[in-house]
Amino acid sequence: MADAATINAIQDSPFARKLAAFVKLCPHDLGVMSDFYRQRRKFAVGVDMIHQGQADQSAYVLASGWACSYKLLPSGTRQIVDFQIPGDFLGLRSVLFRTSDHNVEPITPVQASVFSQRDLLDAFTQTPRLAAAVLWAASRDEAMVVEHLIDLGRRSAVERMGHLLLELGARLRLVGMADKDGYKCPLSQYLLADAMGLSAVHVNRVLRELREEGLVTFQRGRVQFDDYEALVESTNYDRAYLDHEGPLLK
Amino acid sequence: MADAATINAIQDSPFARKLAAFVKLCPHDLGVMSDFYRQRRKFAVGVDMIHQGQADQSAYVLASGWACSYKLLPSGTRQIVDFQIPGDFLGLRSVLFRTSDHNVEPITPVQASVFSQRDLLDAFTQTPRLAAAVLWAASRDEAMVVEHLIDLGRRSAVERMGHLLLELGARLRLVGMADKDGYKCPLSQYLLADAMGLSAVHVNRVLRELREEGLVTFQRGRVQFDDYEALVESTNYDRAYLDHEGPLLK
DNA sequence: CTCCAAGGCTGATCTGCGTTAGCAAGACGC
DNA sequence: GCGTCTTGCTAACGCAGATCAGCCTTGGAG
Repeated sequence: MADAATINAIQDSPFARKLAAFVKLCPHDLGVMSDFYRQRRKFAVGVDMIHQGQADQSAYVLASGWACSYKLLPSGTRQIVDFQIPGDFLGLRSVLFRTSDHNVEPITPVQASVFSQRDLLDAFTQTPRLAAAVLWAASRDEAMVVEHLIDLGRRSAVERMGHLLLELGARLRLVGMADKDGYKCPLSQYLLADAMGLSAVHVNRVLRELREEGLVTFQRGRVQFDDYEALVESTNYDRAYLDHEGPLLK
Repeated sequence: MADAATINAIQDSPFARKLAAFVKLCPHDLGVMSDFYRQRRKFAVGVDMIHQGQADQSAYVLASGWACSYKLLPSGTRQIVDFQIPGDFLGLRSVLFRTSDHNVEPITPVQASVFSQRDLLDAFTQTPRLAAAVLWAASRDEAMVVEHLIDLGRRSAVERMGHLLLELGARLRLVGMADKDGYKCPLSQYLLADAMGLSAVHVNRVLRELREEGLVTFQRGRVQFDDYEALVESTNYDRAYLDHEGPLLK
């Protein structure tokens, strides 16, 4: 079990901040969580942390930096499933299956804590509250994937783009990396294209359109909401699924 | 706890068959599962079982019939996220959040067993093996959603269609409702369109194309694989993510 | 200070799929 | 036995977004 100073440090971490938005965490829970902070590793940009089709992969909690999970297609193109920011799990699904079904790649230099299937199940038996929190986090991830699926299936390029930028804003705010005005964002137009199922060329046109309409400006690594309400309006953004008010389990 | 006859009946149910493909279930596990078979309800075609945006929804295990989960968009169109067949969960995510983020609608007359958040967490404390099985089932569902997302983002209409028909085949086989040749399928071309992010007109064109190339025939409520291998080949179907060989936990 | 690779940006042309419109064939109520 | 609803099917036309091709800016390496 960890000492008081460690517990304080953990409490301020993106991971704990995120889980605390769902389940109120007591010192005991935080102590168990400290195990998830032991083995920290660094990863360089563009070198896969998790490989599609390989067995016995580890999972991680992202401590700093951005990453993305994606699948490669035989045609050589790829589809980015989701972006990960500090506090997010990487490859949670790949520890449950024999082999991972996707890749994870750092977008910026990344620091992450490793954990195994064992660690996870041990933690669950020690504190069911933490189990609930993790299950909730996994469900939130799935809800985001579903929303992303709706984007690709039924929304126009402009709606998709607005949606992605708004969603990232909401997620970053939860871990203290954004305010209502905007946030720093290391995503290139190529990455955006692979995430939205568009070509990079079209991403560029869509960003210009959003800028010229005075809704958002994404330039020089920063997303700036010029008219937040109008953006929410014109992209039909449903704020309900991420903007939850206070923890469910007190 | 249930008697021997009940346990036998449960063992043959689609739900138990599916979970057994992942975790070997002992009589004790099956006994705990019997709670999930108590309150069985019937639902008529087209009447929502779970409503988007409503709080305190129940979840279900589908006992017989087909259903689909979907989201409605302001424009009036909808996107089907996934189809559900016997043995599948309905609305598992909606019991974890305050409000459901999607709808579930029966496609055929449906029988399903209700359970609450309580029931689920109680079962978990009684048998961790069952918890592992449920977590796996949820992860498999998420893996299917991810695969579906790839379809919409980066695959052509023909590939998507082939993919969907193959995936449904693999899932139905697991619960004994299909063989290698094909299966009965109650989906209309409108439902297929809403699932694949296409128009019904284009679904028709794609089905014709697949038929004329001698790959699959979908007519009069039956999917018939005319050349399974060629279909797998030409749609780049990755069979790894569903065709698992034997339980992981013995 | 120069070179060069990455990323941003734009115009011209092509195409897969949507949209609209309509016919035909069961299935069902009355 | 007659309308009406649903589902399957087809053709003509239009558009969102892909593809191709190329130029401009930036920033880091040497």
